[in-house]
Amino acid sequence: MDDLTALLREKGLRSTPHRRAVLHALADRPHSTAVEVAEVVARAGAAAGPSAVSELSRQGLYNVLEDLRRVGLVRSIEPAGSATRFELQHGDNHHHLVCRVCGRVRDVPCAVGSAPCLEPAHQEGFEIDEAELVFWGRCAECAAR
Amino acid sequence: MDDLTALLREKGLRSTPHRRAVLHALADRPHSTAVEVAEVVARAGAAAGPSAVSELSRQGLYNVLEDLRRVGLVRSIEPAGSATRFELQHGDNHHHLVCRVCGRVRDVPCAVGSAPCLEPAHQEGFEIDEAELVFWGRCAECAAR
DNA sequence: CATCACGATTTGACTGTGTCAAAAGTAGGG
DNA sequence: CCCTACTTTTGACACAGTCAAATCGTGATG
Repeated sequence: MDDLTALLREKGLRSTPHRRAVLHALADRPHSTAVEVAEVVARAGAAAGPSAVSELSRQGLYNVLEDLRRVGLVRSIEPAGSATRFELQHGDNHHHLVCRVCGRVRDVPCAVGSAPCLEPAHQEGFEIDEAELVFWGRCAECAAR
Repeated sequence: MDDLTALLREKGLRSTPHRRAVLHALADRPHSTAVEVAEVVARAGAAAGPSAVSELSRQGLYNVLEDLRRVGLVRSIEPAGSATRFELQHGDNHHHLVCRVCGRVRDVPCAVGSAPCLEPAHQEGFEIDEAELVFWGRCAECAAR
């Protein structure tokens, strides 16, 4: 029983090849869209030989991603103009930089402590439980051109 | 030549019934989706009599919204899980509260000055030009239930 | 006031992204 | 080893938005 199997069982999920493959894919390529996760999984499967996971259905992929998100192993973000992107959920509270040109997403640590932007904690009865912060601009490569 | 006509011409856009109707609709109902804008425009047209703007094509609606956005009269936001929402662009720098239950969006003034969250101005060459902040939680009505 | 060029709008097909429901397959406790 | 509940597949479908080409209308000009 390897690490990922233990992790999944801890969270009350069965350890299946697809779930392990998706976790591997997200470790390898954070901020992937569902389609990109499928591609990474397919490539990894092909590289590992014909007996490995080579493809998973679209519905299966969304099921896996939703299951992993629900138990807190995966986090999803939806930058404007992009499909939903997924990343492994570590304990940290970080935000995202999105390049307007190439669309790439980078993590940026939360500068002001652990829950920085949660200041307006109660706005006229509104109960805030999360502050989502996205920085827009140009990445170094795209700015150079 | 009324106010809206003057406003549109200032921005280099022709003044058309559809564009004026969309601006009216967004003044009346901020944070509307494209479908909701179409509904408000249709209702306003019906109320004003058969000679008024009663409907505009889907493509026409998206064209109008994009044109208005491009010249800075309209701003769009895309909360996760929702279609794109539109609001009139005033000079202020405000953020949004989104209710997880009913999906309604409310404005919240930027608490920390004029460009508060733009702190990590240069992250390893990344040029930030905008910080987008969304607060998630429950609105007063949904929290009461 | 009439004309007309270019910007605005409609039309209809199409794409990407994600969801629903039901059938089939498989992990893992007993 | 077997059974049951959890996973996955299959195929149809829905929604939000886009593309391209034809038509229409605003408003500048004569």
